[in-house]
Amino acid sequence: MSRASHQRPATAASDEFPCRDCDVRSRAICAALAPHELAELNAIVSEVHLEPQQAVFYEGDPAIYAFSVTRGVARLSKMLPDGRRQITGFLYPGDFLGFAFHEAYAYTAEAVTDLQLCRFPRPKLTALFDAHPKLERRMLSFASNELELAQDQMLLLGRKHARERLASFLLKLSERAERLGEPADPIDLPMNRTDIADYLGLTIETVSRTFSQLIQRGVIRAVTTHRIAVKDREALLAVAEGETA
Amino acid sequence: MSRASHQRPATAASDEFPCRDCDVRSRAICAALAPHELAELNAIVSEVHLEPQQAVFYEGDPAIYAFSVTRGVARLSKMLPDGRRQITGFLYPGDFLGFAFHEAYAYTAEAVTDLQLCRFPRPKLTALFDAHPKLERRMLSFASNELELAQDQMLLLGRKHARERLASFLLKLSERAERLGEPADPIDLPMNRTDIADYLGLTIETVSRTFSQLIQRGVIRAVTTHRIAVKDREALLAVAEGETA
DNA sequence: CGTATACTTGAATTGAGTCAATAAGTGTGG
DNA sequence: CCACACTTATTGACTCAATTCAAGTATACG
Repeated sequence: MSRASHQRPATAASDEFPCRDCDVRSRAICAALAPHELAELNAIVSEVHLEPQQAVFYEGDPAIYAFSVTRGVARLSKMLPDGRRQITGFLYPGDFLGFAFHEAYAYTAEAVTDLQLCRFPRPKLTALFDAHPKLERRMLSFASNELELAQDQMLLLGRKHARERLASFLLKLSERAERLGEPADPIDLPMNRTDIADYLGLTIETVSRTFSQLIQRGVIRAVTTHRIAVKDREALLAVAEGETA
Repeated sequence: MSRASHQRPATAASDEFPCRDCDVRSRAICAALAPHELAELNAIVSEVHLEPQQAVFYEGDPAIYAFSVTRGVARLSKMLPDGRRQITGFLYPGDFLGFAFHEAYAYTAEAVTDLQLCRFPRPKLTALFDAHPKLERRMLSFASNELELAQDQMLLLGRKHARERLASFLLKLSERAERLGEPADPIDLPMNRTDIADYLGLTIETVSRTFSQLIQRGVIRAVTTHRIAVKDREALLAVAEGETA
C-alpha cells in the first residue's frame, strides 16, 4: 500500500486561443458548443501543463477551477488518515474534472504522465452554463457516464478477485484506447504498479503476481512492463467476469 | 454472498395530482421548479408503489422511465454471472434514480421496504429539461452528489477493513437520517444483513461478527437487530477513519 | 405456537497482505 | 557507452483478516 509523498500544485501557463485547433474538442465538454460559440469558452480558459506526479489540486482545496484533459493521463485519489490510498479513476484526453458542487474538491488530482489541461474558473463556467444549456446537458452526460464507471468499479472492488480485477482493468484500458482512436491491442499502461494496485484495491505484490499468472496462463504477454499484448481476448473477458476458476 | 432470486417488476398505480402535497418536494428534483410550474411535472408523472423485494427495474432493461423516491428505501445493485452481488447504493426519499444516458439501465433497482416512487417517462422528462434548464442543473447537482458518494464508497471497498466499513456505514446512515429530519441517534437499518454485506463488500457472517465486536467494545448498542444506538460517537468516527487498531 | 427465515457464533480454510530478498529498468555523469 | 546509484517490479516465505462451512439461536410471521 502506498503512502506517497507529493509534489506541489502547478500554476497556469498561456491563455491565447487554445480551442481553435484542439484535437480533443469533439470528445470534451467543448463539443456542446457550435464553432462560433467557442470564443466564449476561449475567453475563460487557460492552459496548464504539469509534469508527472505534480498535483492539479488536493482533496480539501477550495474548488476554484474545473479542468478538461487535453493531453496525458491524470489520476484521482482519496486517502485515509494513515495514508492508505484509493485511486477512484484515471482521466484521459477529453475527460472533465472538478464537477463537485461543493466549496472544496472531494479528491486529489495528479498527473500520471506529462499532462495538458484546460482550466476554467468555476464561477465563469457556471455563467456560461446559464447562457448555453447545451453545455450543462453535456456535463450531465459526462457525470452520468462517470457514475456508471464508478458503479462498475464498486462491483470490482467489492466482489471481484485479484485476477478478475486485473483482467477487467486491462479490458477497460483497451476499450478506452480504441475509443480514443488508438490501437486496442498492445495496451499501454502509463501508470506504475503502485497506481494500478491503489486503483484495484490490491498491493503491488499482488498486482505483480497476477500479471505473472495471466502471462503464464497465456492470456496476455508483457511487451514491456508498461505495455501488455492480449494473446487471448476471449479468455481475458472470461477472467474479467469471473467465468474461470 | 447472496445469490438471491427476485420478484418481478411492478407497474404503475394512480396519476392524479401527486406533487401538490408531496412532502419530499423540497429535497427532490422537483424543488427546481416554482410552484406554478409543478403542473408540467404533474402532467408526466405517475405514482408507483412496490412491496419489499419487488424490482423497480433490472440491469439491462430498456431505460424508459426515471424515478424519484417519495417514501421508503430502495437498493441499487449489479451482479456477476455467478451471482456475486454488489449493492452500489441505498436510495431514500428525495433521491433520484435512472440517470443513465443509455438505452438500458446499468443496474437493478429493488424495494428494500414498502416503496413509493414518482415515475417519469424519460423522453418527456428530457423535454421538460429543455423548457426548464433549472431542472437540468438540479439533476447535475444530484449526479455529482452521487458521484461523490460513489468515490467514498470506492475508498471504503478498496481500502477499509471490515470494522471501518461498518462504522462508516452506520455514520452515513445516521447523517442521512438527520438530513431527512429524523433522529440521528438510534440508527434505523431498514435493510437486512445480506444487503449490508453486499453493500460493504463483505459476507453476512463478517457483518454479524463486526456488529458484535463494536457492541462488545462499547461503541454501539443493538436496540433490535435493525436499530442501533450509538454509545460513543467519537469512537465510531475514529473507527470509521481507521484511527483505531 | 410452530415453522421458516434471519442472525449469530465457532472452527477451519484461504486469498491476499506483509516482510524480505532479488532482479530489472532508468537515469546520470565520467 | 558503460558503471553506478536509484527506483520500480518480481518472486518467495510466512501471516492474517475475512471467508467458508457448520451449528446453533433468535425473530418474525401465518
